[in-house]
This record gives sequence, C-alpha cells and structure tokens, in this order.
Amino acid sequence: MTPQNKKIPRMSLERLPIYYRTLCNLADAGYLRIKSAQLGRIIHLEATTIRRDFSYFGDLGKSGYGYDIAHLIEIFGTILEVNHTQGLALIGVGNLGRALLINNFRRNPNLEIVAAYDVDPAVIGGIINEVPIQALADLEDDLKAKQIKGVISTVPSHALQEVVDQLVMFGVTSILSFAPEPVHVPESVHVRYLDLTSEVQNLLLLAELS
Amino acid sequence: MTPQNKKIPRMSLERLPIYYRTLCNLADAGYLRIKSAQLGRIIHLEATTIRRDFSYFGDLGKSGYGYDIAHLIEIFGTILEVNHTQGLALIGVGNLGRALLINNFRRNPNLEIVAAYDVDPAVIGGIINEVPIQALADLEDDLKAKQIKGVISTVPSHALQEVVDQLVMFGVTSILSFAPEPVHVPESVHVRYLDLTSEVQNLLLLAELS
DNA sequence: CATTTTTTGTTAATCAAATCACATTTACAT
DNA sequence: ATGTAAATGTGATTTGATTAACAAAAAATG
Repeated sequence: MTPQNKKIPRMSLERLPIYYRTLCNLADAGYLRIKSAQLGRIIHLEATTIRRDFSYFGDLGKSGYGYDIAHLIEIFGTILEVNHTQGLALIGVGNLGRALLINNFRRNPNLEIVAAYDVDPAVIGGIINEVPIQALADLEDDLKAKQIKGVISTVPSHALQEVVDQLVMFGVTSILSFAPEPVHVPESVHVRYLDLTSEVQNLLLLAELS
Repeated sequence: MTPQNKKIPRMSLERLPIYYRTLCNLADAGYLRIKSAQLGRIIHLEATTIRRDFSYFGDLGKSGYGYDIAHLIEIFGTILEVNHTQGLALIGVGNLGRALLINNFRRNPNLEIVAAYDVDPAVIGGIINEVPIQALADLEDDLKAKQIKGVISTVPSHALQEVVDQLVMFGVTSILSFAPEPVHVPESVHVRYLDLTSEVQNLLLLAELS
C-alpha cells in the first residue's frame, strides 16, 4: 500500500486490527480525539509503542493535541481494506465450522464466509446462515469463480495437507487452520495456526510457573 | 518445575506443546529417535532453535545420535503435566461454546471442560457431552469446589469484564477469551486472547502486502 | 502575543529471541 | 582400536521489538 511497505514491523501490523476496532468503539461512544497515553491505558500498551506504530502509517497526530479518531479510522480502515468485502471460504463444517458459519463475522462487514465445503454427505447440500454447503470436489470452479483468496479450515490434521495442496493450487493465499499440524505451502502463501489445545496448555503452564 | 524456571524464554515455553504433540505423533508412527534437523523440517523451525529450546530442559540429546523420542516425551510430558488432568470451566454456551463443549479436548486426555455456565435460561439446565450447563450465579461454589484454575470464555465483550472480575475473585488464574476487548486483571492472572477477526484480517493483510 | 504545558515523532538504549559458528562428544565404519 | 562423520550444546553475533529520553511542534493560558 504505502511505498515502504517492507519496513513496517510485523508486530505493528498485528496490532492494527486491535487499534481499528478500539477506535471504532471510541467513535461510537462519541469521542473525537485520543492521546497515545489514553489509548495505551485501554489496550494495555505503552504510549510510546502506540506512537511508534502509528508513525509507520504517516504523521497522524498533532503535538499537544493527540490524534483525531475519525482520521485514524479512515487511514487504518483503508489499510485493512474494510470497505472492500473479502469473501472467505470455510472448509470443514463440523461443530466448530458450523459455529463459525452461524457467527460469520457478523460484527465485521468486510469479512464474510461466502462458501462452505465438507466431505460428509450428511451435511453437503444443506444451508447454514444462507451459505450453502458443498462437496469438496466442487472446490476448484467455485474458488476461482468467486475469487476467494482466504480460507478458514477446520479440517482435521490427517486430511489437512491434501486439502491445503488443492487450495494453493486454486489460488488461495491465506489459510487459517484450527489444526496444529504444520502444513507445507509455497513462500507466497500465508498460513496461521490457531491451536486451542496449545493455547490452553500454555496458559496453564504459565500460571504454573509463576 | 526445574530450579531455574524464571530463565526459560517465553517463546521456548510456547513451543513446548507443539514439540510434545509432534513427538507423540512420531512415536505413534514407530520412530524411536530424531535429530534436531529432521524435527526442524517437520515443524518449520531452525535446528538450532530447537536445540536451544531443548537445552533449557536439560541435556536431552546425544552428539552424533540425536534425541531419544520416548525420553523427550517423558520430560516434556512432565513439564506440561499431561498426567494430572486439568479441569476447565467454560463460560458462555453459545454456538462457539457448544462446539468447544462437544469437542472437549477429546484428543488431549489431560484437558477437560468439567463445568459450563451461561445466563440464558433456555440453555441452563441442559447437558452437553455429559457436562451440565449451569447458571452464572452458581459460579462461586462450583469453581471453588472443583478447584478450577482455568477458564475458557466466549462471553461477548460488553459483559466480559464483569464476568472476569468474578472469576478472579473465585481463584481462577488462567483465562482464554474469544472476545477481543482487553480485560483488567491482577498481575497474577494470565489472560490470552483469541480474536478470530484480528487473525483473519491480519492474514489477509499480510497476503496483501507481499 | 509571549509563556507554559502538553503531546507528538524519533534517536538512542535496552531487552529478548533467533541464528551463526564452532568446540566437544558420540556413533559408526573399517 | 582408531579415525572419520555426524550431531549436540553453547558462547558470540545479529536481528527485531520495546522502552526511555528528549527535541520540536502545537495547543492552551494569562
């Protein structure tokens, strides 16, 4: 987006959605401006971390004044492409998949699951929350037709790599997997793992050690 | 656990569950030993990172040989307390909560949701996967009686802080929240956030920028 | 309008994690 | 047995992120 993309730290980008959401909440509550110190208190970050993060996206604040909330929302929204709705596919409509589908990013108008797939004949053909559930075999035409770049997978570990290989072949560039097993993908494809078991074990371990 | 606890880097601890699971899979598949380089290829880490991680837990390998898988599983299992089952509580039995409950860490014998709570009279009194769903008002006696230290929360943002305050009061030390809003807790309580929207937005953002 | 206060943006310092480089140890082959 | 190849564990270095410190800029005040 900005010319010097490459140099924005990963961590600053990771915080962008949080900044965006928090600022939207503040705007909804009627606030017009905010200082880095206040925002820091809300989201538990040092003011200086926030200022540095913001600085990567331009000169957004004014000395002795703070930041204009609407302006920040405008800038961050553009970066996050909140205006252009991103169609997502869901692979795996088990209990978790169904819950995701029913929720379907209701609060986020720019994210939407538009297609769902499974291998179980019992669920194929059904419709959940207006999204039809299709056979995995239909993946190709559909992904390409709908220009889907992002996929959420609740596919279990043993079947995952095979599915992911297909996704990559059909042009998917972003995959969020709820299975812990790492999958092999080309450099250009981004995978993120959301492993509930690891998260919980870690949390308990930290508590244990402290 | 080990005497010099404090010095084990957070990141090394975070990787422990992944190591543990991967090693268990290898053992199940009949492997007896592994070298840091092989393991690195499997879980996409530099061999040297793995060796250093392992070194924090003792002299676990042998030069020119590698690591004994069973031995690693033994050691890491002890640290993760895989033998002592940890009872967890679930707060919020909506679609996501229900999915978690139905799954209930089936694959992990040491984690188990043993109690579930909600405010909705329509679900209170029900039983899902052998776990009874109780009123939030019953929290106190129950958490204390069952010595529950870890909680998974799918409580929506607006109600979260209030619930968390109670949890802390009743002795909970670890909280996994599916809502993005940061909550205030004392130093001694660990909170982890698992915000689906942020994860997906970030993933798409990374793809966008690269 | 000058002065004081506030708050930013950024350079410099610190801290933590990942990686390099290599001496040491052990296995294995001959 | 002895020598060679393989792999570990760890000081030294590099990389990346956070925090501290402060000069410059803008707002608020009298």
